[in-house]
Amino acid sequence: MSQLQLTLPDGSVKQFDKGTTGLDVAKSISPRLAKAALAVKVDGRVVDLTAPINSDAPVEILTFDQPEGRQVFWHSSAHIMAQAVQELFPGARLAIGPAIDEGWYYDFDVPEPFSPEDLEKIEQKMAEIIREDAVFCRSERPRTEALAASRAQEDVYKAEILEELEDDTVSFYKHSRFEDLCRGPHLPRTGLVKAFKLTASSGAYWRGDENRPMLQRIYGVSYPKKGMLDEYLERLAEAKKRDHRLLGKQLELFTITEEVGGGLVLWLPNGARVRNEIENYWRQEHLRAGYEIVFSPHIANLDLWNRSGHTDFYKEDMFSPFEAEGRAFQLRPMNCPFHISMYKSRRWSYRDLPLRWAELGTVYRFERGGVLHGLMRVRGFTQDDAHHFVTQEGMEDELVWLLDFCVHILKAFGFSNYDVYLSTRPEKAIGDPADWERAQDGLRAALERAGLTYQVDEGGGAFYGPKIDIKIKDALNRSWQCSTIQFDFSLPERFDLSYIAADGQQRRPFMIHRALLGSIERFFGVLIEHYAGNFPLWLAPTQVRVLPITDDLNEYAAAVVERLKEHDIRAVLDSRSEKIGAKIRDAEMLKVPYMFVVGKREAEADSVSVRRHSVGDIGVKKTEEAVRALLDEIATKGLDKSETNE
RNA sequence: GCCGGCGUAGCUCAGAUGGUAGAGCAGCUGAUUUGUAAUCAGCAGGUCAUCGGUUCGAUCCCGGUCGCCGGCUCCA
Repeated sequence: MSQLQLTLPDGSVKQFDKGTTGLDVAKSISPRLAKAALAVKVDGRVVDLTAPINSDAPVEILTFDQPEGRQVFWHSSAHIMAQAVQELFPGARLAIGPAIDEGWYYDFDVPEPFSPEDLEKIEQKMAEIIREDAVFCRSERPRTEALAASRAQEDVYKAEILEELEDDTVSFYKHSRFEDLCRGPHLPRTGLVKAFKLTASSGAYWRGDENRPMLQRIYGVSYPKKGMLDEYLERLAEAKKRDHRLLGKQLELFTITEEVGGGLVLWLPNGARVRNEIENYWRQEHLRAGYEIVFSPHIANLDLWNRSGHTDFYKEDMFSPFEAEGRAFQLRPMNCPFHISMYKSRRWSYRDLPLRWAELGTVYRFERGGVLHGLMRVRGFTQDDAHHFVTQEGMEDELVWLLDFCVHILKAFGFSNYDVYLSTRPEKAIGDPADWERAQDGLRAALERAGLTYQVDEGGGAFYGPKIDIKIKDALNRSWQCSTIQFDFSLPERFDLSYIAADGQQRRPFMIHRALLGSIERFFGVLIEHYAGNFPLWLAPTQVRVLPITDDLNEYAAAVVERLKEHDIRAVLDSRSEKIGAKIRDAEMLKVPYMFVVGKREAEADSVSVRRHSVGDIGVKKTEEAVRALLDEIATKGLDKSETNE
């Protein structure tokens, strides 16, 4: 029998017989690995553990620790669920059932939506199938044969998938009494699924198209160990506790009322204080960095939006125009046409560029009722927008500079982990494809010079140009898209912008749109969830609560509050006739960072007893010293000195 | 917008086979003067989302509408 040379991830090369399998390889390494093995990656392709390997290749045994291993695990779990559904609901037609980031779903065509009781029954049935420890078997047959069979069974969704596949041969996977069209790979046996839970069910359109039939989707998660499921459920519970809508109510940060309208945010005083801090910092840093801050109105002539192309390319996201004195007006969905109009208010020389104009611009976008979500998805929001007008030669340097500035701002808010994406030309786009290519190359070069690793999102660009998106990771490692840097060669063209170059010729500037925090509303929502409502001192709505032990200390406590206020520290006096325990409890529940407890002893020594939120009593300090410590923490934003870059 | 679930006091939630409702917290008043996560008492607070139907009678059953929640979709 001929031999194979397989390269393991650690670089070592091992000899195997031709036709060996991933499982054999795993066994040869260690029994533990053989037990944990879910699939194997051969030469970059993920295949079944039982698939024969016939040529020399790098191989990697996949377990639940690798993303690809998890995907296989969850996909097999989806098959198990599909079997359970088909056995409990005969006649249920299968659509698709992929693995997703955390778990899987499967879409079914059934006459009635699934009820919570149905899900319980399905879970029980799945447990039976898992106990069978059935083996997953792959088989192949000609596509035409499979298509004829699905048509005969009126298996319309599988038939549609088969029609679109290009291969002559298609694969099926069978376990227990269930078989499904599937590319695979799959787990060796159903018994590997040790813990699972069906987490949700909902309607979902076939192929995400609202003109096609609505199917019923069931979501689930599964794990090779019971403890991992518990951890996952705990993480869900933690996310629920951090929900910005809940904390927004508890901490009286913001409200959204039926009376005012869905997706329109009312910033209550506490939330408004945080917003002010965010905006003050933002303004300060922008001015320091060479931006000018501008203002523009919330509506404009409809003609402006015709010229910018928004009425063609952005219509479904805009509120309908309205009329006054026979002219049509449009509520603004973006700020760019205003900044462009400002640019045209005079002539510019190449010496003036780059121009950096920023605005906290409130825009209004029409979002369908069903998609509104707290602060994360709203109809009116304020972008921390800016437009850079740049010479073509200066473009790349400007992008590199901007990426650096962006990272600096995000860091100040406690975000230093992010994923970077380069989004390219979408189907619906304006402009010459050659310009797109050039712009995409420029962005790519800037990313590389800035030393950022990035992924490419094909077709994810804006209609007017390619873009770089930075998605920050929060404390629960969830991703949020906030920053976006978008290239635009279309608007300068449409509005006939120019500058005078060194040779005296008129040239067309390039334009960059950018938002760093994205929308202040959404960013605030992300901050709330990231910090679980425990804002760092510099952002906290109330920074200190001064708590007198008895009423006769109110006067001293009020004087302490005054001293704090003199230093612009947001301090509040709790002068209620309550026991100190009650005052502390209330301050703790409001997540106020510091409590200054003052009694007779403190009053006599011009001092305060400092208590830190969720930490406890940290001792008595001279008032002067306590104030200085607060000011220091505010100035450094609670970050290490090395991180503040000040 | 579509599918499903939900809508009772400011908040969190009970409630009855259909006979028009309760608790805790918050609020107000009073007493209490307290040393690091809840002092006590009293008062007040509701067209039971809304409109219609069934019924002697609807907050409860049925239907429409609005809103919220979970998805689909889209994105900042």
